[in-house]
Amino acid sequence: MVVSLAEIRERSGEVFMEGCPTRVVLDHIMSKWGVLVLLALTDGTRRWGELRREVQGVSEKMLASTLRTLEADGLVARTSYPEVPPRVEYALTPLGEELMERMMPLVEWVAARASGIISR
Amino acid sequence: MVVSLAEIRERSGEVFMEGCPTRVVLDHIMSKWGVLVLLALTDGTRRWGELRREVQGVSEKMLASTLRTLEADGLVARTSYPEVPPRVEYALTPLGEELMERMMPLVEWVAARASGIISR
DNA sequence: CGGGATCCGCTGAGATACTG
DNA sequence: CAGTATCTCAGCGGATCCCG
Repeated sequence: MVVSLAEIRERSGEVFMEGCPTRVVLDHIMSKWGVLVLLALTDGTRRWGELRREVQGVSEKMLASTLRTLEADGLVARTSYPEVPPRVEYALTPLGEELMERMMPLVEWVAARASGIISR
Repeated sequence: MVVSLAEIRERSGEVFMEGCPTRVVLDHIMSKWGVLVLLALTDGTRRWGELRREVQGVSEKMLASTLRTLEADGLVARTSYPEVPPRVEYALTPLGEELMERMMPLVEWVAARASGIISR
């Protein structure tokens, strides 16, 4: 099924209203660290420390708050194991995987074009 | 051509490095107002005042700076007509349209899921 | 009409230190 | 190891004034 940009846009027209729930979720997943964390998790389950290292430049505070937001949105699942030392694992939920299937082509395109865009 | 998530991710792996150009562009287009402005322009050319009204909640300052950034990135074209009163029009460049072809499915998916996600 | 320039208050990002 | 608490400061948003 082929859908024109105009058709798609019409269906998402509500995005332009203030307080629209779509804007809220959009702000979560399109946030600076949100994308990178989700991207890291597309590759599989990650521990806190792994994410901290893999997503270079993220502060502990932002990583914590990003993960909490994405978990509340039902996109990321948090599993903590009652061990010593403590171990906590993060993974995409099915919903999160659905999302990333749509986000990856975008990221891939940007990654391919970015150097050219920036160099001007 | 079908590409697995793992393959795509491998090609965009550099995103995780600090200072990666992809991160910069990503920050521009995934910014709160960046998405909404680009979204408004997918529907066609817009004048300043139209954007101001259509993208509810954006301040003049943020609209100006968002448009300037997107123009510098080569995603949005600005055309000013030497008339009285002045008229300025913004539109997507071919590059911008390529981008939006990848961004729309994502936005549409979020728009469809958002209410459910937020209500928890 | 379509902005640019400036000041200013406030939020939220980032670094650092500390804890279960 | 996996966070929380605290502090600081940059950046966003608002208001205002101005110009082409």
